[in-house]
Amino acid sequence: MEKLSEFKSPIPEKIYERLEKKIEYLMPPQVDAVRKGLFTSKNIIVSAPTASGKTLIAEMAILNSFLSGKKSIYLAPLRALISEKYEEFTKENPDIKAILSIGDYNEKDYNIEKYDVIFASTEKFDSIIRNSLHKIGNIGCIIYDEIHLLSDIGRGPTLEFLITLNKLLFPNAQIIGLSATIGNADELANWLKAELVKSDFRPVKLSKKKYFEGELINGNVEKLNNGYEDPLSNIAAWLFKNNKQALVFSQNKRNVVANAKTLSSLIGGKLPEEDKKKLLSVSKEILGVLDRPTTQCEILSELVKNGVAFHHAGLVNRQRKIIEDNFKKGLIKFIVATPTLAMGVNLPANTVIINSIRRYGDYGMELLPAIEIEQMMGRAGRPRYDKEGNAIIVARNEGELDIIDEKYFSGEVEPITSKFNNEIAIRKYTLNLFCLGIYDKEDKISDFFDETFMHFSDIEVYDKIEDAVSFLEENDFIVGKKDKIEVTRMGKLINSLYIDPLTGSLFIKFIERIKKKESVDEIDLLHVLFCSEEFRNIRTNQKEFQKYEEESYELDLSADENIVDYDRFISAIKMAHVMQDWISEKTEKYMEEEYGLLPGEFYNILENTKWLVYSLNEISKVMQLRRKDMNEMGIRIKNGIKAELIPLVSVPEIGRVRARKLYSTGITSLKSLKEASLERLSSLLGRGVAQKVYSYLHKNENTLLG
DNA sequence: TGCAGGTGTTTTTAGACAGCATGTC
DNA sequence: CTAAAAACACCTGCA
Repeated sequence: MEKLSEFKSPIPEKIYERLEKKIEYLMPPQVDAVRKGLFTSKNIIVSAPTASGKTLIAEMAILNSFLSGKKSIYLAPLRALISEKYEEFTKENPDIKAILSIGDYNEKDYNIEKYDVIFASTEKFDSIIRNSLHKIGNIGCIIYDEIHLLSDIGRGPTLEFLITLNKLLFPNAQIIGLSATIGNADELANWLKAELVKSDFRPVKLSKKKYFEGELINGNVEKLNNGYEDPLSNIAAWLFKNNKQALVFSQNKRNVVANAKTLSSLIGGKLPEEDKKKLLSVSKEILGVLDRPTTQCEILSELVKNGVAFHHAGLVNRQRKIIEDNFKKGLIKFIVATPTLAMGVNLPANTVIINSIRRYGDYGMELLPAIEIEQMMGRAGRPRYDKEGNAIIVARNEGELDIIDEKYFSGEVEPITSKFNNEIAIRKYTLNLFCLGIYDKEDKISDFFDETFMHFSDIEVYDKIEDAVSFLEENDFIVGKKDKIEVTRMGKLINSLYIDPLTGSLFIKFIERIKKKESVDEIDLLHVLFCSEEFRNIRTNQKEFQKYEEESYELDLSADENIVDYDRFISAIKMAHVMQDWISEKTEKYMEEEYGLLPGEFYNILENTKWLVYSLNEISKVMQLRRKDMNEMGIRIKNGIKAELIPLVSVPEIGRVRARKLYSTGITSLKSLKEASLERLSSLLGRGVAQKVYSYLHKNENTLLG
């Protein structure tokens, strides 16, 4: 740590004034970044642990670019993370105009050109470039937070594409890449012609321990004797006795819940009355998140009464937030989580327990990569509260003791590698490159790929580019005219919808087929959505698979079975039923019981479905097919309603529940809603909502009269 | 026959970004 | 190149 006042000269005065208000010292990575040219617009890659001050480096770069009259872009992989950074930034810099731009949320203002800083997800910014490149303006710096995600098999290529494209579009923009500790940060820095800031600095000391057969090993050995055979119980009892909170990482959702149950019965009876009382209201809050609580909601709310929670993707975001907040407040003592929490928002804890170093993968139970363990351990130690953080890794056998030392405690972390070398990514981005109009020939496209990290790592994909171009040509997304390639109207549409071109072709073939039919079956229409590449992760168990396989013989499905692989074709039938039930106004509780879909999982699927049904509809418009049921499907999915409620949900404040309530009392149309008295509406919807609805429906009248 | 308890076999397994245009319960 | 735990099905022994 070095005094901020030592840096009066490299830091521009106006920025110094801002910093002075909140900090006294600069942390080592920050010092290093400043010395290596943060303020002289040098590109910088920072490879350092969680909480080592990377965010401030980003902030300084943003301020610097702002002062020189240029815009900044902050990009990160998770919506929750981006919102967090956005809120932090706007709170501290209210005079700088910032906009949060992520998929499920958008400022009312679409004029991004008016803003100085854009906080966006990688995908959203990619989409902004596709749809409104002209609005972006003069960019001073681009920040890539969690840049090690380049190595992610699913989303890495998007990031890699975007970085490469940005280098081309904004050659003068300063690049700031913030990464977890990785093995080959120098390579990454070389690729981006950046200065490397490498550090293992942590603001709170971290003590790494192994646990095996009742012993806590960290150089010396400490016996834990709490009368529990099970490692987790033994450790947790010891922590609880010492009044410490912990984050527990387990290998899958089932174990996460089971472990939470164990811990809850362990400490439930020993909580102080005062805490119990407060926890009771937290528990109620959790139960109240959904209109009709599911079994999962009930279990979670029950456990929270005892100061324990589980945390995974099956939870609704609102519930996750409640848990995180109450852990920060100290009310919840233990959170048992899947890796969601390790990469997500900032939630430090005194102690982190890694209950298992294995997770199911392609080859059975695989050892977790060191980078993930590092991220989990990085959560240990709360700045300002703890003098030292504790990370405890549980070894299941003697062999694992050695693995922990060699793989996780040695300090060596895997290098990141490009995952761009796959046909889906290349197909998608080849089309995008043609759409951008920077390239109009096939061989030029490979010029672009020459600038990627993949090429930097000596991987060539000429064959795949060729395949992609022929695919795009065959499907009439592009046409070769004379010496150059042009994108068709359909090609442009597919690109701006942000869907895989293969999905585009699936949808086009579907529409061609149903054009010949009298009417479309609801299941048929929904089925094709789930056949798309975008639903890569849907799965059914064996029993279900058999059931839907049999059903498939009876259905007349229009999705092209040559494009979709068989497993997905069948699994998609299940999902079509899920969605059909949703638009028959079934509840989340029903989804959990009937299909084993947890609320969080269901909402993820729903979000995807909304996007794809919109896309299907847009494509059908271009193909001159307008069918009422197809048009209505979007509204029905968005709201989860039967067709009869469509008029009612067009009114603000009215969704599936209120619309159904109105409908069942005879208010079945906009006309009858308008005729209803304010008193009657109040008794159905409550005073506040009724007032809004009433004035919405009658405002035009008044203006006519007035 | 009914049932507890044991034994072998089968099944399952993390996460979460994107369109568009404004407000759910 | 590599798994583990729960759920389920079946079996046995006993009252």
